[in-house]
This record gives sequence, structure tokens and C-alpha cells, in this order.
Amino acid sequence: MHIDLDAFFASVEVLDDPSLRGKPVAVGGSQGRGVVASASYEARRYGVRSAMPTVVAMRRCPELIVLPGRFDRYEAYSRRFHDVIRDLTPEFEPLGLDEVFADLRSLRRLRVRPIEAAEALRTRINEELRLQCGVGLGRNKLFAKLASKRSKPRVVDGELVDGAGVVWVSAQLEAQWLEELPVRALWGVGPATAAKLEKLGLAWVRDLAKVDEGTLASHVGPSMAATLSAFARGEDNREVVVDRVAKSIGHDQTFLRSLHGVEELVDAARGHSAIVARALRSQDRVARTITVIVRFDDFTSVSRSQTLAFGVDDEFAIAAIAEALLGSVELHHAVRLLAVHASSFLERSANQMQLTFGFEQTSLSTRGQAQQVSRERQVGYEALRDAVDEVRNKFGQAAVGTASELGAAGVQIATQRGRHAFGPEVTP
DNA sequence: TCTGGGGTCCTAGGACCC
DNA sequence: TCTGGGGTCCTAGGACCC
Repeated sequence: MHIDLDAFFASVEVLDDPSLRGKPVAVGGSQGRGVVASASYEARRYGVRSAMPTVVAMRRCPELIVLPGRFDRYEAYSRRFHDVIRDLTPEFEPLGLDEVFADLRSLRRLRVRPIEAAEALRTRINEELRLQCGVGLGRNKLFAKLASKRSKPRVVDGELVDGAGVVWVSAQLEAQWLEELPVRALWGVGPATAAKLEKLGLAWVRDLAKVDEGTLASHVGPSMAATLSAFARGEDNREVVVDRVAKSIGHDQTFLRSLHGVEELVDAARGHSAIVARALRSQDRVARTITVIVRFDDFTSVSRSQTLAFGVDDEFAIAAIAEALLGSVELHHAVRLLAVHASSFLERSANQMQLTFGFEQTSLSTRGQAQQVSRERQVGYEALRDAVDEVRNKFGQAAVGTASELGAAGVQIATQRGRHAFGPEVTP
């Protein structure tokens, strides 16, 4: 079973502000370089779509209401969504905040009928969460996902047409879809792969079934070839994976105005590092690999990464590594995006060594050789940092922070009542 | 019209070990 | 004197998903 919430972010915004109901609403970046993350069906009638630049969306629909997005709210709704699924079965796998795959095989002996379970689920999601959703039932992930897509409302000639809500894929329907769907409809086939297949004269799923896997592999690689050949036969052996654990954590930011020079980048990287470090600590994990990604104004990107022998979860340590990595990037253009990612996780308790205070003076040429830091000083620092984490968890991210995260403009403390600014002469 | 931010997975080359 | 094959790990880049 695949369940997909309709226009999720936009729908949550409408629930929280009923005056938006019936209006074209989009969630996404409203400023210069933003894109649409989610659009209400009213907005879709104008041709507004996810991933569309907001300026384009505004052109198509001048009265579009663009909201910045409140991910805490979406996460809260997502948890409630998962709670409802969990009542049916614990065997489910979320994909992002608004979709899940559920494995219904173990429900057979309980004599739960999939169609009835799907209908009941839809009713509960509608009544308890006040959200709409589509449900697909199929023999594997491939068909379940295609089915949930078919179950949804859609825009035809600018008019909204209701979906069936639940779609079950019969053997006949399987055959029909394999016959009539374009390759682009398949999971894993995006613009690049579709273009390659197009060149081979393979525009339809039925075409894939005729070409041998080896030929396919020489054009799209062995893994993709195997997947596509299987899909073309209606086969998909992907399991529903319960309790997937993240393999990387990162923070990407596209700047309103592009950055110039390594100093501006290093400044920005401090903020990124703090966000990544906080996420790491909240999950009691440390990362051995730190990656920076730089995207230039011409949209080319470069990445640099370094793997250490031990893990880090400290903003200063991560920022120091990021800074060294950024130093090896040739800045031939202005930079529109900077990302800092952490991967190769270890449990915090399994970590051999912690790298924290004082690392910023360490030359990275020593590659993983931590500067000797007095144990006392390190323990004191970690206690301080953990206390800061606690304050933030209780009172919000803006409650307390370091000056370096805020940049050269000085220390600013945001409160719910107002904003107090202190000049750069203040010593934090 | 001009391209987000959170992720996953794959590929290819190189270093290194046995 | 020149060179194998199996394997792991790391780095960089790219495609894709929501």
C-alpha cells in the first residue's frame, strides 16, 4: 500500500488559516531564488507545480499566495499521519513527510481486506487530520505507487477532477499500465535517464521489455538496467524497510545574493556547521566524513570531502574542517549555494575520540591528529555546549547562540517580543 | 521562466592491502 | 624484470526522489 497526502504543506497552511481556503496557495521560497514546494489544487489550476520557480508561478497566477513554510508544523502533522498508519500496521516506511509504503502481507491472517483497510485509513486521515490523501494497492512498490498517483484528484483543462481515492491494481490493470505508460512514469527515471532512453528509441515501458539488459546496461549502468528490465516485466523486489536510519545529515542554502570570496563562504559555513552539529547531537551520533558543496552562478557544482579516523559532532570542529575544504576550491565564479554535509556515522558512545574546543587552530595537514587539549577544558566545553542545546530545545533556537554564528554584524538576540541588537564591540 | 532543501543511491577512479 | 586478482575504503560527480 502506498499512501500520499494531497498538497501536504499547502493543505496544512489552509488548516491553520481557514481564510486561505479556496484560494491559490503555495509553500516555497517567495524571494528571488525560491521554488514552489507544494501547491494547493486551486493553484494547480493555473499551472503552478512543485519545483517551479516562484517567479514563474507568480506569472502564471498573479494572485498566488506564497507562504514561507513552517516545517515544525508539517512534522507534527506527519507524526500524526504515521500514528494513524501504525494503528493498522507497524510495517511501514515513510518517504519524506507526506508518503508511506506499508506492507500488508502480515495482515492476511487477520483477515484484513486491503481495500477496506485503505478506505478506513482515508476516512480516519480525513476526519482526524482533516487532510485528503490517495491510496494505491498493488503487488509491489512499483504498482502501489503508480496506483496512489492515479487515485488523486487532477487538473484537466483547468478544471479539477476528483480522484477515486483508493486504487487497487488488478492483473489486468498491471498489464494495461505496462503497455501504455511512458518510461518517465517509472520510479528512478528522471529527465536525464528519459533522454538517454529516448535516444535508444525507448519511450514506453513496453519498449523496455523488448531490449536486453546488457544493451541497456551499457547506456544507463548495470544497476539502473536491472531495475528497468524488472519494472518492464512488472517486477519489483524492493522491500518495505521499517525504521530506516539516516546515512547523512546536511544543510544547504541558496543565498539571496551570491557570495564572493572564500571569507564570505567560511562565514556562512560556520552557520551551516552549527545546524549540522546540532542535528548530529540530537541523534547522539558523530560523523567521520564532512563534505562541502559549492554551487556557482553558472550552476556548476564542486564538492570536497574529508573522512577522519574518528567522529565529530561539534560546530567548531565541523566548521574548521569545512573551512579547510573550502580553501581547496577554486572560486572562479560567484557562489549561489553552499552546503555542509555530515556522513559515515558512528554512535556517539562508540566514538574513539572527540574533537571539540581548540580544533580551530589545528592545521588539517595533520589529517585527523587532534591537537592536545586538556581533558578538563574539553569536558567543561562539552558541558557548556550541552547546556546550550538544552536551552534551545526548551526556548527555541534563537534563545541563545554564539557570536560567530551571527557573523560580523554583531550580536543579535531575537526574542518573541522584539529584536535587540548589540554592536560588534560586545564580547560574547 | 530560471532553477530549494531534505535526503538516497550509483559510478568511476585511485590508493592500499593481501 | 615486470606484473595479477580479490577486496576495502575514500573522493568526486551525477541522477533521482519528495
